[in-house]
Amino acid sequence: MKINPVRGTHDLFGDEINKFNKVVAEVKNISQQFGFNELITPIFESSELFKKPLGEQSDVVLKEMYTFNDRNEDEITLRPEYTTPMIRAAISNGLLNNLPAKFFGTGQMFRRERPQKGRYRQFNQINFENFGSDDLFADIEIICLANTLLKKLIPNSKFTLHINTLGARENLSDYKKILSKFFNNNQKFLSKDSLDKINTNPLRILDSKNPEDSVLIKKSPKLIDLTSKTDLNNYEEIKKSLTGLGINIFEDPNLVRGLDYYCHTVFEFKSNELGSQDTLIGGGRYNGLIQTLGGKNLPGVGWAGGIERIMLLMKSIPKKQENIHLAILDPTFKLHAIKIYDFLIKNNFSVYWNYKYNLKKSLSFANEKRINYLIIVGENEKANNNFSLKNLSNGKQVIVNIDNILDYLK
RNA sequence: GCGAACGUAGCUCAGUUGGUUAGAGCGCGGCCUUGUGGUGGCCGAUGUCGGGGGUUCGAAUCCCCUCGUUCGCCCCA
Repeated sequence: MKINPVRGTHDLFGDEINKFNKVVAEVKNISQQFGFNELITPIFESSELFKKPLGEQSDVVLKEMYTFNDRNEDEITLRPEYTTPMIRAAISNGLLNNLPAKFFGTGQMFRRERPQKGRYRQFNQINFENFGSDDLFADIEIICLANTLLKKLIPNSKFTLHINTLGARENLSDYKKILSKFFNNNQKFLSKDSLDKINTNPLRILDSKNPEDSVLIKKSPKLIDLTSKTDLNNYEEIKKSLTGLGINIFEDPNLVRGLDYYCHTVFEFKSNELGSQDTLIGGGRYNGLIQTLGGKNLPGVGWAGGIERIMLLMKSIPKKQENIHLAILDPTFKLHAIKIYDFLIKNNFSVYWNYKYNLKKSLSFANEKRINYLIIVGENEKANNNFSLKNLSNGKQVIVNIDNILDYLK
């Protein structure tokens, strides 16, 4: 019986796990620098946590969630995103009393989509969320954090910050109505896919890649005309600050996000080295969401990053090698060998033996793995209660014992 | 969910218009060499040709179904 991994899921090992661990380590580093605290939430939640905030008509809710009934008929969903669970956890545990409340987390998300490069059914996200502040500094800070992280992890890749403002939540709902009306009056100029979105999610027509739609999109009412002067000034200030930080920005008035809760600043870090799934990090402001989930009326801003997508752009990371290799020449010398093995481990060296009683093989092995030292345990060594230590880079060999071996190892 | 390409050894891939026992390189194991190095030489094992069904005297090769991967759409991280 051979059982394969479920479609869209992967096992992590070798170079991939090294990359994965590096991402997580760097995330923890940077979170410390920017003053964010770790918050880990369960893999599954009540389905209702996701349905309304993400949008009843969004694709994620409509066809991508892994939802099932528990034995007592509670409806459970494997989390498809991390922002709403984090808010839920912050509310559940009274973490919103000291503001701003800055949290981050990494973990698996689940969406039932067609797998593709950079798109998997179980995938890992990094999330940074800042609850409770309307200050533009929060927007700038969290985008700067994202940029810093990407620069650290993929210094040789080019990525661009796409940015837009959706304006205040009230303007946005007005704008959706105006857009629906406009598209309804011009149905014959729209592609089939876009027609389906007129009433459910007209914003998404704006970022359609279909050339059929491009003429009409150009003529469509502009969100910017509904946005207040204050909001536009704020947006300008954010862009100016980011440019001042040396971040490459691309202003994209058609950038909208797929989840319903966004307003004001929205952004995506994109790479052109990834193909179709090219967004490394996406996020924005979500004023009103915390209240929707039963908390106080607090603003918030945050982003999510795809760990697998970042890993696709990372160079391979060499495994840290053991620095000492054993060569045990006969099974009867094992008891003698284990003494030095144990001693070296206790002194923080890493020691390896490949279970082969053959000096030549041990040398070849150590060479191939670029191990610095070889300890030979043979008949003479056992008889005299010592060991032969060979420095593989210069070929010099000395007789040592447990009392003085540390003098010869650097 | 839609469209297309692909799937042969642990890895990268050959495999002619269907024809005996399915190949190469790398890697792996053994020996040359029973206590000293990266080479070198000789031998060896690789396998449900993704899976199932069909056509045929005969299928890795043709047809159908299915699973998976990749690319595009869609969606998004």
